[in-house]
Amino acid sequence: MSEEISSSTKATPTMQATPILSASEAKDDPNLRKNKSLLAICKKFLEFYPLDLPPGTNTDIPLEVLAEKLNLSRRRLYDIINVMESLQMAVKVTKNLYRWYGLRNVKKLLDQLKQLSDQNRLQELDNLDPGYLSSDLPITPCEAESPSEKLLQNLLEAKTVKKRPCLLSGLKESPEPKGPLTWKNKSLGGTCLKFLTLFFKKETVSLDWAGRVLLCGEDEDNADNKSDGDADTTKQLRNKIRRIYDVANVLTAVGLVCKLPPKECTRRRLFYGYCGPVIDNLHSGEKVYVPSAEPTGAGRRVRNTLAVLEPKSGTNSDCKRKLVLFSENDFSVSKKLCKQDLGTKELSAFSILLAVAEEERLRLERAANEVKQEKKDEKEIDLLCTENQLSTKDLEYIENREHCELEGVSGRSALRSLLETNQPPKSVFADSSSSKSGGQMLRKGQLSIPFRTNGPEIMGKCSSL
DNA sequence: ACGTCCCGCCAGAGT
DNA sequence: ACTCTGGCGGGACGT
Repeated sequence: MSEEISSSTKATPTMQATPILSASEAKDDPNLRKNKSLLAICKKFLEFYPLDLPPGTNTDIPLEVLAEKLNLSRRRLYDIINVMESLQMAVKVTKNLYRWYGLRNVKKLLDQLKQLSDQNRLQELDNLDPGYLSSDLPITPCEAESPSEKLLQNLLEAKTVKKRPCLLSGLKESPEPKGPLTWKNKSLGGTCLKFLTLFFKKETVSLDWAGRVLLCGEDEDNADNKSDGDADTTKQLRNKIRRIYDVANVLTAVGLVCKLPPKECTRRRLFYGYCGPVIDNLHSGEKVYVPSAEPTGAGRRVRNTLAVLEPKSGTNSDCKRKLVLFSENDFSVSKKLCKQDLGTKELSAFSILLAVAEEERLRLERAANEVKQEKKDEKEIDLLCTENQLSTKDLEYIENREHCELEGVSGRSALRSLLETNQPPKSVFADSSSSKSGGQMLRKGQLSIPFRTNGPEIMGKCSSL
């Protein structure tokens, strides 16, 4: 059975001639590259396995069935599952079977990672048995919440499944440091965790920089300065970045990171920001990126919103995110600043970035309000013109003169001031090229609103000045 | 041209 | 011998 499915899913879906599709059809067309991206298939995966699985509930993930459901090759599922597994969102139960936990363990995992990062102990992980962490960091990926959890533990202990040392896992006595998920090795899971730890150092991470760091060890400070070196190093870097793309796409689907607005980042480099759960020890004022509900365009670029933690009250976990009104469109920060300061030391650079962004936001907000007010005025004045059959030229004339007013008119400030001046209109019309004498150009019966003057009130209509 | 990342080869581990 | 797993890099795609 499993062989049948396995072989069928193993076979790559053939490239059929793609018929011409409408936009809506194209959206679901499985042959379209963008619909085959890890991000897209990961989202489909999450339709079957929700992130917020209630505690105590477990869901099994039979790989071959899922591959069939999603119309995927198993190979792609492994990419996703490996990342999920490193995040302790899923655990392997047996061949072709994983158990789904959703996000329930992720915050703890990140807290641990953050803790280690704060203690500068991440480097140590390269040289340690992964089981090392279990004693002082008691988190487990699958805390025995139910008998089935215990069963799972037992299964693991009994080695009925291939035992996989799990980073930060707390899976007791992982006896096989050579296992596939050590910190040091090149697994997608290890890459995933390492990538995430970079967000403890910088708020925004370019894949290029991440690749260099992951390739050169944990030497973040010097990663930027490292030259590309020989062709071999370049090749390695390219491959590392490829893997980080894989990881980043899964993390994006899961909602832990998100792509940043592309236009402000250096050159064509893609930057990611952290947008996962608030991590303990994250100080108030630190920022996380919160992706807006819907990605734009083809899904390759995500509109983002910048969120700032409100001042801490009580425990760290009391920190709440407060959305600030940033969107991709008004997120305008100088490239220079971005280049120079973005993510240098701790948070200082980002604080600068935030300040600049905030300033820009306020400026745009003011501009938007002005435009809004102007539009409102325009509307009122248009209405006024319609009601009184005033031409644009009439209005210009009136606005530019202090000597007349329009009674009962509100809206444009110039007109309001005119209302207060109580000046004779004849001086207005005296300048009119089409007017021979003050007020005479007002045609009889044309004015439906009274022009009050110092002199006698003239009833008429101001037109075609 | 170059960033992005899909695809599947193939090797190692497990059965 | 066969399957499962997943590192890896060629090269297609998108901008």
